[in-house]
Amino acid sequence: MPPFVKDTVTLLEQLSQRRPQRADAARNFDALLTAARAAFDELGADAPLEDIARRAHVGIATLYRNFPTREELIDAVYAAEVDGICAAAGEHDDPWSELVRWVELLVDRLGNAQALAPGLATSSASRAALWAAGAQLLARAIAAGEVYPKVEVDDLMRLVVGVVAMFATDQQQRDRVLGVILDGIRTPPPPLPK
Amino acid sequence: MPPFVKDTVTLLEQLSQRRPQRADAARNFDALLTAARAAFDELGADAPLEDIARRAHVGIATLYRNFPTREELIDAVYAAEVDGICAAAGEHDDPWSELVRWVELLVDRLGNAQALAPGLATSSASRAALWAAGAQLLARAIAAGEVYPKVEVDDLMRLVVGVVAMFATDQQQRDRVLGVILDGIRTPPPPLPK
DNA sequence: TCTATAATGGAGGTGACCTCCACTTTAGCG
DNA sequence: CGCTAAAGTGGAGGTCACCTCCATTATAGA
Repeated sequence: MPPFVKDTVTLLEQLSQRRPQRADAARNFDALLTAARAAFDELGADAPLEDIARRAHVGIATLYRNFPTREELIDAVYAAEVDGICAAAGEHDDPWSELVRWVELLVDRLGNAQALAPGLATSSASRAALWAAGAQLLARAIAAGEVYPKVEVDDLMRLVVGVVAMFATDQQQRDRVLGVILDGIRTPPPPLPK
Repeated sequence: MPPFVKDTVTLLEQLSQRRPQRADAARNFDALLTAARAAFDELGADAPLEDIARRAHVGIATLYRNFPTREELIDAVYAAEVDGICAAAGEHDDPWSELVRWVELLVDRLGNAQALAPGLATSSASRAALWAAGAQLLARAIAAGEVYPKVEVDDLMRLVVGVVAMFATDQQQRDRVLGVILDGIRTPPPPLPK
């Protein structure tokens, strides 16, 4: 592993640190994550926490002990997905098409993790990880002169996340709007030399 | 007044229809609107309704009788603002700069009516009025070849409203992002004839 | 097996939503 | 002016979600 990645700890690793030691507690921890994912899929990001505890056959206090805020629960549930998205921020193509490819992948994956999108507006572990991944790609695209330098990571990421949340229902519209945004950040091509 | 505007009833007019006849009831109606505006300014769009009723020295049932949903209350509170914004969708400049001017005005006004923005995502009277105003300007800009024809009113309006909601705090960032979007919908200029 | 300690769960306080209906106020008529 | 039908009122109380507290229970390790 190259040295510059040394300090990149995946969210999944962070999560396993928080998993309790004792056998019964660890079982509850896992049951909560499973139940939460089901509830989020079914009822969206604001599924009642007491409902989740009930599905996990666990008291509400146990849920709160493991995940003091709803935010943390959501981060935990989607840790694997987020790690996956971040890992997909590679450097294979040229900077512009790599950026486009990744943003499309991001939008697509977030489409399945609906419950994640709303929370990304505010700070969270998932947000930090995704922003960092986006930052790399954006920096390269800017360095290559493909994107206006005034565009900041936060601009792009919030726009993309906002689009997922706002245009969740109609995929065609979502892609059209995404096209508008990508078109908006891209510099015009240089005139051909005569 | 030109005939094609005949069926344009302002939101304010619609509201006055709903104002009760009896003197005491009319007073309560007004007090509720005043209290609601204050509460929205202070606490945002999800200010407790019971708080609003209390400020208006009115029972909670009276609030619900006049405004069965929070949505309707918000629409009522901001009816004048929305009418104003719609009326500003004129046709003075050339289509593109008129569109830009109006969108900027819209964003600016919505900035003051923070509580309005979130609700515009779902259907409401305000939404309908603003969308109609936007539709006119967008259609003209498309007809003039200044905007890609694939862009739909709903795309543009939701983006703009989304930006107001998502970038409420940092005005500089908000304007930057708005620039990206406007840049994204605009067609490239035709090459100069040699 | 025993015990120190980690973990549990659900009762109960808080605050918001909304409905229901016994009561109060008003408009307008004689 | 006084009366009354009809319009309007308010707040008690049911529902639901959030979150905390702590007496009780289960586990790990000696």
